[in-house]
Amino acid sequence: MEHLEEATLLRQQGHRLTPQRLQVLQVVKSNARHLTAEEIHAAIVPEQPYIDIATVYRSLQWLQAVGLVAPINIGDGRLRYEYRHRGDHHHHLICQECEQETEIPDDVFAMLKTTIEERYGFTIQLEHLAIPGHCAACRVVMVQRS
Amino acid sequence: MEHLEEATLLRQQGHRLTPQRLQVLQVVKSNARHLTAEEIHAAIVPEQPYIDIATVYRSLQWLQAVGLVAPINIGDGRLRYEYRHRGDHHHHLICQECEQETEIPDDVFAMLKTTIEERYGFTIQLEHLAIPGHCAACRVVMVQRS
DNA sequence: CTTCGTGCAAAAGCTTTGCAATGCG
DNA sequence: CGCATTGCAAAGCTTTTGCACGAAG
Repeated sequence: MEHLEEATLLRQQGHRLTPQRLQVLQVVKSNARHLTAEEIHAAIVPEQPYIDIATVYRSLQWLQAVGLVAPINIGDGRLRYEYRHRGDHHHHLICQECEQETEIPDDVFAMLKTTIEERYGFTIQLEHLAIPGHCAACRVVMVQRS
Repeated sequence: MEHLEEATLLRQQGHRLTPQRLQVLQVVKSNARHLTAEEIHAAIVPEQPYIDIATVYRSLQWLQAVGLVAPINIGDGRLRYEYRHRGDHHHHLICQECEQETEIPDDVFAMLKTTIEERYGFTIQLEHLAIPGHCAACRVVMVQRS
């Protein structure tokens, strides 16, 4: 088990650390892609063969509670999880062709927020947005196909 | 069973119409809120006590295939369905306090689309977006509470 | 009359929960 | 040593599927 930087802080805050929780955090944190609970479980099994998927789910809930991971829903029926840098709000462009995810900062939505605030008196609260579409590379491929 | 305007057209196109399918369409169409399959089923039972939830799901899939309804995912674990006016693309602001849904036209995102296209070479394909936040009325209540 | 849709029941997929045993602090 | 967390098994919830019957065109 690598020593994660947040370990000491969490322990100071009175949280109970277990190899399982640390391993889940480690996997979510070190993975570029957003993984499902099952994928996270699969990634841990080689190192900790007896870890149960239920423990992965419980660890993920705990990690959400302490603010270290956030769930994201790309609409395919299962939740995925991402590491949440300290208070960092960002969003993702998800290519429907190659599934690649591009991270975009929250301030891209500044103008949209203002517009909707003005026109509808509605305050947008974007925790995380997964925006579907097509990346440049796949668009080329699609044009060639047609 | 009321005669829905799309009935004749569908029949002309060779589709097989059943009371169940028409009833599902009718409920989705006449409801302002976006309903889950279970809610749709519950709404039909008084009129057709023997309709099964499986039939509701199958009818909804068929209605999606013929382009009359679209699923929307607000991330609470079950899908909701909305009536799709002819080729009409729109989105919703969903108040997290009172759950009220406000419809907004697609062109509110025109600027955002351009920005993301330019900055990331990514073409947004927004079928339907459910944007969380707080409506004006609930914001007042929230301020009063604090 | 043929084909497709329905009802019913069972299964599938993701996530949660109860409980006794284990291990963290 | 006490209590939270784990593993295991079972249940929950939404959605899907197999199959024989029944209805649509």
